Amino acid sequence: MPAVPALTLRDVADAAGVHPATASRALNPATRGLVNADTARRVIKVAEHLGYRPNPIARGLKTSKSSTVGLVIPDLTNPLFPPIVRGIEDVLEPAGYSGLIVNTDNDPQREHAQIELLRSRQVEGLIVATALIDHPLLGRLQREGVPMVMVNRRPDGIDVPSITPDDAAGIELAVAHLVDLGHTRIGHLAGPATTSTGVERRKAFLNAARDRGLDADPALVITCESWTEESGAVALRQLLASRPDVTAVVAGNDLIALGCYDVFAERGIVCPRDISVVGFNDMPFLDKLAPPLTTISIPHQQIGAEAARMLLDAIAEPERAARSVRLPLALVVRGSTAPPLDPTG
Amino acid sequence: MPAVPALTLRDVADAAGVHPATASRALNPATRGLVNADTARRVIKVAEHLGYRPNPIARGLKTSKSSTVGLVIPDLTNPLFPPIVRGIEDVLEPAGYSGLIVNTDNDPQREHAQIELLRSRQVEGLIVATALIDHPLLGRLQREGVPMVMVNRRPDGIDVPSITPDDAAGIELAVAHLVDLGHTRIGHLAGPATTSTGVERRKAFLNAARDRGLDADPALVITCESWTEESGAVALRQLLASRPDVTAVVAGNDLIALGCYDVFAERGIVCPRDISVVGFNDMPFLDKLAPPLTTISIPHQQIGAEAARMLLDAIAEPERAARSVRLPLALVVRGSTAPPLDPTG
DNA sequence: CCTCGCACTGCAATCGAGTGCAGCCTGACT
DNA sequence: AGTCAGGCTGCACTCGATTGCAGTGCGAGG
Repeated sequence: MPAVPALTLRDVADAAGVHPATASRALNPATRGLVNADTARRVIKVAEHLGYRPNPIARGLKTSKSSTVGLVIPDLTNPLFPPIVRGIEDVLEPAGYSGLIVNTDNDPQREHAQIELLRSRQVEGLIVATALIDHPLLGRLQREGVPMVMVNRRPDGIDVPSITPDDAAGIELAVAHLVDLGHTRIGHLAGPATTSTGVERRKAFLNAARDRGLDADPALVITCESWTEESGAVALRQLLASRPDVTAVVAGNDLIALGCYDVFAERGIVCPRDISVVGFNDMPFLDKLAPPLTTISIPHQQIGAEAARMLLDAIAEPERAARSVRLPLALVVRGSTAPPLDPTG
Repeated sequence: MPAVPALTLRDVADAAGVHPATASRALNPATRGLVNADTARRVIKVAEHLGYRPNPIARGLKTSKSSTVGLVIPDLTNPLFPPIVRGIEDVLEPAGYSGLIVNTDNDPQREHAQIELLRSRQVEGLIVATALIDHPLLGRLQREGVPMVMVNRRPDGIDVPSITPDDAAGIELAVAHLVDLGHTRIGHLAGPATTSTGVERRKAFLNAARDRGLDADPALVITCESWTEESGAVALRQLLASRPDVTAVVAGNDLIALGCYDVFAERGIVCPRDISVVGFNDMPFLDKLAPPLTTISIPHQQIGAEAARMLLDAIAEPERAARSVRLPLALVVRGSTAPPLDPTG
């Protein structure tokens, strides 16, 4: 979209009475030392005055840097992601980078295509938020030396930096809360087994239940098809079918918990009187639900920001060892949890 | 992120035994006619076989086309935008375009900087979703011939294509619904006067109220500082202070309606028994609220898709006249509206 | 007074693809 | 046989910024 004269380095150089090469050096902090301080100052002043903005395309061609990173997420429409993306953009921008977002819909085919697309756009690195466990593609990229960091999931097998919430601690918090309330028959609606968060939380639930000597009936944990309300609803129906005596459920995430609300409505179950529910993620507006959902809160924006910072580091120093961080979580008690009707459990 | 050999046009040309220029022409459908059909086929085959992907940076440098468009939105975190963005991306992608998202936080300063940034990244067009009315910048861009389309707002003064929900019809729907229920003292919590949607909906409310002979006390319409829950809450408190007898309120959008919920909670007002509320936008999960919010539903994703299509058109044929579309809305009746306690109004 | 070194600046090539123009070759027509 | 047209192909330059290398000029030291 030219239309505007489209200022080039040459224009600045002419205006400052120097050669474009000199102007380039003067404008670039890294090479500024090579040019006379007065000249540099003059060039910079002229550049500012003219409102010169280097053309990143041209620069990218020569340096093969695009100042762009790829953001691979399942679906922007999932309320989990916007805050993360926002966190990412907020640190990318001051660093002169931009993020290219692609949605994979959790479809490996599509994901592959999208990542290819990003690569062909010369992104310098990838922030990957898809949660699929089996990931030959990522392994390959990793081996090819593509800088990347994962958010929200811990890849196994490959040594990639990741930023994840401390799932185990979160589930622990949820279970502890329910136990404190007096529950002993607690169900778990786990996320899909194809996602790392799904299996990690499931495992954490099992551990927590064992540690506290809760009812360990395998029928108490149901695995959902996907991270959606619908799946949550069918999972809860299934749970209720085999164990109508559950008094509380730990949902794999908030969406699944929302599915429970639907089942409550259709069966006249009163939450939290009849059954308590705790979610995971603390997506927006949960406090406006009926009842307000007790959940585990995740510092989404912070996760995004941290991920972006790590990616920039990795781009700057590709050699540095992968470092992974787990962010602490917090239990947010709202209205969907209460002591069980029958305190004997 | 090379790491991979990074195939160039030259490699393909060498492998096919032709000059890079010929390879370029063979690969480009538009110029393919200039080269012998057999040669073209051969080049194409070699390119595929090698897995050649043209470098968009280099191409962009020469053609000054980046295959990129800018998406200017206030805040991705606002649930209104993700579906729109998704709709946009879904049409951009098959067309070989990508979207660069920037958040302005409704700050003109920041918006200016962000748009400059987009321009320096050579975006070919802009989809602007910020709702500020006063917009010298957009006018200038328009004059400079930057293709753009606005979503969710009708710019006044400048002749830019736009995709907007039919605000007036939506408000009309809301008011009609409340009147049918028997309300006569209906308040309006308008969006900020600096936004076109704010003033349009306000005007529409006034018209609808007049047409139906409702109480036209100016105290019944309050203008919010911003499109947020907090502002909605303060506006409602203000409304209640001067007109404690209102039985229903039309909120400028869902967030403002949510702010009303907070005031209800703090004052023990029961919705919809004491006061009915209708929102605007139908953001996700409204059906899970207590009570589920009656609102006006907008085809977000469709808006995004339509906007992207129009922008692509505008890029392809800059001369074509600006065309604007208003998308129809629907009233979604849920639990936050009911007949007034005192049916005499 | 000459030479050497250093600080600075300019030249020209480069990144990868696109494109106007010139030139080649072949086939057809006179 | 000679000429011309037209179809293909290749050359070389361009886009805008970066960068290795070759100067230039100045001051200092011999």
